[in-house]
Order: sequence, then structure tokens, then C-alpha cells
Amino acid sequence: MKWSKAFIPTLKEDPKEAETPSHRLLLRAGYVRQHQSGVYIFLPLGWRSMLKIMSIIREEMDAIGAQEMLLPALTSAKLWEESGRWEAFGDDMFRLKDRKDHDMALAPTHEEVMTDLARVYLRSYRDLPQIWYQMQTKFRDEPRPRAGILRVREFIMKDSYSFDATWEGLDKSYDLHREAYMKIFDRCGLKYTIVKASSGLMGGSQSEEFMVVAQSGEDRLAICENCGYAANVEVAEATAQPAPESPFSKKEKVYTPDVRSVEEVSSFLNVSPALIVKSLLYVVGDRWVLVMVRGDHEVNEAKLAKVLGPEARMATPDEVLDRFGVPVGFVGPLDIDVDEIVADKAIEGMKGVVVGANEEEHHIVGVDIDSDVKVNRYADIRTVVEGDRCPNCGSPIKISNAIEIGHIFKLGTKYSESMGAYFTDKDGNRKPIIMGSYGIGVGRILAVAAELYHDENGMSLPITIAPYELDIIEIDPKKTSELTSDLYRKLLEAGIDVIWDDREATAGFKFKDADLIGYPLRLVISPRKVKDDLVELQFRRDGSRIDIPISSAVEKIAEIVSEMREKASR
RNA sequence: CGGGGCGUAGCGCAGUUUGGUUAGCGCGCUUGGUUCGGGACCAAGAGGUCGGUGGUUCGAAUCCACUCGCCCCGACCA
Repeated sequence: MKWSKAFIPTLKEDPKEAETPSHRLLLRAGYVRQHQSGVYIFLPLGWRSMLKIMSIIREEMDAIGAQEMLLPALTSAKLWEESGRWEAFGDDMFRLKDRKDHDMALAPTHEEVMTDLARVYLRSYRDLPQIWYQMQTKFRDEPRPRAGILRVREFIMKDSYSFDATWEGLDKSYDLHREAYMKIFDRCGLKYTIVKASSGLMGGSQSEEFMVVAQSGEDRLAICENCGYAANVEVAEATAQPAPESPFSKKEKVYTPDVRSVEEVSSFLNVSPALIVKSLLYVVGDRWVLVMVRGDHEVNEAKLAKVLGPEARMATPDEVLDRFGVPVGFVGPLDIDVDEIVADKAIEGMKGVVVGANEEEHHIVGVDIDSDVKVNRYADIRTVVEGDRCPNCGSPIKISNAIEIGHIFKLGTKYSESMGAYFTDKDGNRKPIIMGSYGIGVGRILAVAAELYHDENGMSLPITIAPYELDIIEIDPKKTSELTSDLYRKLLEAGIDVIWDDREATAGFKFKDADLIGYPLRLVISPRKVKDDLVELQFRRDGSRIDIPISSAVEKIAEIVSEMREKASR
């Protein structure tokens, strides 16, 4: 490609709306343009990168025997009603009606459509296993799109679905995907962590996320640097650090005027927040449950949902006042009329703690959990915090922000049973197909690469996903045009993805653009070096440069390029 | 959904508090010339329903009301 003919609208100044590095750089470098909140245009450079990422994904998916197809994005409400997700998706689903007033949805994911296909065609164990996939646009009406293409309302996802006759088969399909995903992300040059995850709306038994640690990430990971334990904080388990010794040896009620939050109680009584136990009221159907966690901990709603059921919700302050006659800040576990008391494991056996007195303006200090509180169940219901002890090796846990780029689920029979996808096994028994589903956010790979690989001058994308592999810059085009034109042609013939910056501009201007866009390699042709039969090859990532004799330039560059593609290292 | 901020030329901004000629600046764009190893210089140009609607006023980018859009934080989320 000759740059003078290309549509590459780079910006000299930072767009004001962009704060995260990937957002700012992708806009500035002319990869993307915003169309509306959470909806982006991929400009030629961005789309080239996307296509390269998709090729890598396609190769690795095909390598595990997966078959590509294309499902509709415009789907009928009927399917979603069958699975129960017409309700479950709520406002996250883009809904519309056709001219006959039928409900439709722009698909946020494709389990239903795939299951619908499977139930028609996969009738016998002889038809199984199958892995089907597509790369297609998904629509999710996010409450708050953010950070450029990191969290958007319309995005391209590679989603695949496995159909097996047995649970062992599902394990195998899952492991195939796990391996394929590792290869895909390796080839895209990303550093990632595989973590245990919550399966959320997807349902199913087991799931893992592929995460890239990045400041701008919205997910939080608990990571043990000693043994490698890693989990999303939604599901991470860890042992809390012990609370300090309590100064309260005797149980007594104390007057705590206008003191209700943990911080307030902590400073009023001059006691560590870890010695205060929060009492929270939840409503589960028509039952009232008191949930207890240490003052320095937070309830994890996902974990709590596993204990109390998905319909559990926190009572509103008004409901609490209405039923117990006390403001939420003073609720406590002693002599309270609830159906059940669920306490976090970390408070089991604590002595001398502070709790609400169920009386306005009062707390009770010196409470002994084991003997004073009728705890019905202890469970892990809190969110892990930095410094907790790793469940495997006991080392301190670190918490990092991360971006999810892939997620693999063992769905089991959730969709096959609700939607009636059954097959007949060897013995003539009718059984539900056992499914898995597996997703990769294609645009997120690009965003994450920009997050990971940039400096003050711009991006330095891995060569496997950069829009072009090599940029040719002439210092003085008039003196070297013949040579450049010849090298350009030969490099293209050698299978290298080259852009030739033939614009009428100063070399410095071209260098700045090249840095911003992040072409991994730059071939600089200057009269000074050409005089000695040399050209210069520069590496974007580390700024290093080497001189190459013109006569062997094409072979040498081809060699370097193929090595870089192999390693995806810079 | 709660809180905060913003909307003036393709991009980045000033002007709005205290209403007053023809709405400015930088970058970019066009033409000509000089430059040419890190976003060159000079000269001459083009480019605006000041987000929208309604109101107040002799007069509105500026004041008032409504409204649309965008960003950030939080809640939520595969």
C-alpha cells in the first residue's frame, strides 16, 4: 500500500473524550472512530488488525475441528422465551418489533440459536461431538459503555459451541478450546492469565476467563504470585488475615450517638474495623436472612447468591426500619427475629466484636460470636481483599485490574433441557446434549494489545496483529525513489505486509505517524546510507536499528519478519 | 439509575461569570515558494445554523426553560 493513497486519519492531538490508553491511541492513530456511545467504526487500519486477529482465531479453531458458520444477529423472541433469557437479559438486550408486531432481539449471544440448530440436526450419538463457531456482531445495551472499544454495545465476538454425548466428551471439547485459546492469545502476542470465573447469566458448572492484567480493566483478579493461584474476585477464595486482639472482654451495650457506618464506629470506639461485624438484612422470597461479615470485608453478591439462591436481595433501609424498628446502621445479630443467620467464615470463633444493638444510637461491644450469636450457617460470602492468604499455599494474595478477552464455559444441559435438544444414545435412551460455550472478544484483543504495548509516542503492536508489518520511510525521496520502488515491490513479493510512506512530508513527520500507529518495523532509506549500499531497519518496540546491505535487504528482512511472526514477541 | 463534567470550524480550545459591531486562536485543509534523520518556515486563502427547540430582550454563543448527545466516577454487567 502506498500511504498517499491510503485512508489513515491520524490526529495530532489527543481526543478529549479518551482517557484510557487504548481508547486514546486507537482514535489518534486512525484505527477507529466513534459513531455513538459504545458504537465504533473500524477504519482501514483498525479493520486490518481485526482481520488479522480473526485469521489467527480461525486457524486455531479450525485446527481443533471446529466448523465456522454464520448465524443471524436478528433473532426471534420465541427462542429466548424458551430458555428463559427473554426475561433474564432485561434491559441489556436490544429489542425490536417487526412489521407484524412480532418481538425480536438483536442477539447478545447465541446459545439459543445454536441449540435450536442442534436440536433439529443432532439426533443420534453418531452425530456427536460437534463444535460450531462463528465470528459475528453481538449487541448488548450496556448500562455504561466505556474506555473506547473495551466495553461497547456492538462488538464482534468469536463464539463457539460444543455438543457432546457424554460429560467426558464435554471435558475434551472444553480442553480443546482451552488449548486453542492459549495458542490464539500467544500468537496475538498477549500476556494473559487464566482464572476461575463465575458463569453468571450463562449458567453451567465451570468456567474460566482469559484475562490480561491492565490498569484500565474492569474486572479484578486475585492472584498468588507464589503458586500461581488466580481467580476473579467474584469467585476467589482466600483466608482472611486474622483480626487484631479485641480490647473488649465483657459484653456491654454502649451509647454510640450518630455513629452507624463501620468507619464511624471504628473511630468512635477506637477499635479496628476488623473487630466490627456488619449485619445486613436480605430478603429471600418471604424469608428474612441476616448476613454477617467483618467490618473490613464486603459481601460478595455472587457468592451469596449461591448460598441464598438467586432471588436474594438486600432489604431496603425502609423495609428494615418498618420490620425491626431500627435504622440499618444499628442492626445486630442478638435477639433478632429472622428466619436464618448466615455468617462469613472469617467471623467464625471471633471474640470481643462490636455489633449493632438493634436499638437506635447503640452498639454492643465484647460479643462472642460462637456463644452469643445463633449462626445457622457459615459460608464464604465475602470478597477477597489484598493481603488475604492464598487458599493453596498461604502466600499473600494480590488484587489486580484486568480485562477479559476470552471466557470458556461448561454449560452442561441447561440449554438442551430447557429447549429440548435431545439425542438417542447407543442403548436407545433419549438424553440431553451436553454443551459448552466459548467466547473471544475480537476487538478487545486489539484494545488490550494497545493497552499492553504503548509508550509516550504511540503503540507498538505485535507484528501478528499490526495493520502493516513494515513501513518504508525515505529521508529524501527525490534521490532514492528508484531504489525504494524496487525494494517495495520485492518486499511485497516476499509476502511482507508493507506500507510505503510516499507522502510529501518531512521525515520527522513520517516518523511520528509511524510511532503512533505502531508499525513493528520501519525501513529507512537515506541517501547517506545508500551511498554505502546500506538501508536501515528500525524496531518500534525497543527503538533498536540495524544497517543492512541493499543487496541482501529483502532476504534479511523476510527472515526477521518470519522470526517475529513466529514469536509474536515484538 | 445516582453524582460530576462537557457540547463554539475536521481536531484541540478561548470567549459565557458581567448580553452589545463582522465569533477568535493553534493544528489541520487549499495555492505558491523555500525546506527535508523526529510533527519545518513564509505568504495568500477557504471553512461556523456557537448541539436543538422555545422564551426573555432593541439586541443572545452569553440569561431562563425544556430537550438531545458525549465523557468520567459509582451502581449494574457474559
